[in-house]
Amino acid sequence: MNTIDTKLWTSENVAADLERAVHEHRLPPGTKLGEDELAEAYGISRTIVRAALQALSHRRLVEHKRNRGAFIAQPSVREAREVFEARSLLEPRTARSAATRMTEQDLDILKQNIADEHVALDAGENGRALLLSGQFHLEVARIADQATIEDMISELISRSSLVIALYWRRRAALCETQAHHALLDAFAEGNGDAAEDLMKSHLLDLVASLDLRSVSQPATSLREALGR
Amino acid sequence: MNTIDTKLWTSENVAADLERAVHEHRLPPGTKLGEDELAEAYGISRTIVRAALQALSHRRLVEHKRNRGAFIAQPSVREAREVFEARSLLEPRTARSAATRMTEQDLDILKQNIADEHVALDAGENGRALLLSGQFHLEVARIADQATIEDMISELISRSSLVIALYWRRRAALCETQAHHALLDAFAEGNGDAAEDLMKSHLLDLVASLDLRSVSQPATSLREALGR
DNA sequence: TGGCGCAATATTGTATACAATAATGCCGAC
DNA sequence: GTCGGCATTATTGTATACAATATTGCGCCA
Repeated sequence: MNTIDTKLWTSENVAADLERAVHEHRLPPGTKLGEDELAEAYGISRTIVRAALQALSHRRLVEHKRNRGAFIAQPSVREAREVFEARSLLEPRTARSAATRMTEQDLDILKQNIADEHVALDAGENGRALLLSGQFHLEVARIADQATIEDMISELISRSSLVIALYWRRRAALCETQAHHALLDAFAEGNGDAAEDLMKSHLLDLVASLDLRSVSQPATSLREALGR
Repeated sequence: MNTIDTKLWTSENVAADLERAVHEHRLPPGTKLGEDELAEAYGISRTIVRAALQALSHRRLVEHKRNRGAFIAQPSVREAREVFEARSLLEPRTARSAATRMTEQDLDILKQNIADEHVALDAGENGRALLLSGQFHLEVARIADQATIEDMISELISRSSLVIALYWRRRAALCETQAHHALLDAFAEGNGDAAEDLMKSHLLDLVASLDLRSVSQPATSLREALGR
């Protein structure tokens, strides 16, 4: 962190900062999040750090191991499937709803998002591209104007970042913006049916681009890889 | 609490204990949850209490007001609708899935739940009946074997308890067990289509039994009822 | 008498001290 | 030389002390 930090680091800020780092794949799954280390980095006490870690733990981005500390979560293959199963229940219908509520301003935001993602991809900033890709989905949820569902999708998108970090199979890089562009067209037409279908397909494509053969577990570290 | 408490009150235990109290309508929306008060009641320090309150806050069962303390949440009419909208996206499909995975043992559990709810209703234990009713839905989610979705439904059920506490309109008491019984039949037949439809109708009935005319806000306490 | 402001009080927010636990390294015994 | 146990160290878990803030009550003044 900066030595001169004018920002006030509340637990929410710290949690958001860490979550962003997860989104951008700067904090890979399994990373140890030492309390003292973070406290010093942000210039706050462990109390705030612990609150932030608890918040992330509730969002399943962080796993707590008793007396061992907090770690960036490593979703299992099982959990990876579940996250996308949940998204497939929520997001298509949400996209349909968004299509009927879409304003010109909303469309501009989504267009800008896609453009930004293109720029990031061209610049090789994959982390940023991934963040923007998630933000597209989140923006759709926001437009649907269902805060409760939006919160759920928000958490699922974050967890998806971890899943992608663990199970993304190389190749097929820019299919993302294609799918988002198709969705944008449906939104522009106010075509709810199309938006729902496109979102459903998009999510299926995402899962298909993952390597979820349970053999190649992450097994980053240690004893639990051996089951003891 | 008991003066002699052999139980170890971790923050999770405390949170679960409070959540149960919310379910059973022993803690009505708006109730102030003083940290010192809870700490003394459970015989622990404020540290644990705060962790528990944070957990409940993340589940939207508790609202934190800066420098004012924690209160049992009072979902707005808007939020009430959103909660049931979310449930209607998740639970019908989950019920379908549960129908195809249902075992004899699962059926027994659900039967027992309905029976227990009947007993509670006959005994006039409305809080317990409500708790059991929620558990029925949660059990269905468990049977569907999608832990991620189950967690979401669990939170939504808890929040529904608050909604019911605030907006339940008297009359129509025991329609609950009827709907659950119909679902049970569908489960017994392994009829996913019927289960999905029944769950959808059941949730619509639940919303219909609420008084969600935005005028009659709860406005339990004070200044924010007047917007300042 | 009513309103304003200050002081007292209570409660939450934060930091820190201490306890408990697990990991690590050392040393001795076989 | 290797294994087992003990001591050391590091890290998290919990309690508590202190600071910050909001509320409440009192008293002064118009």
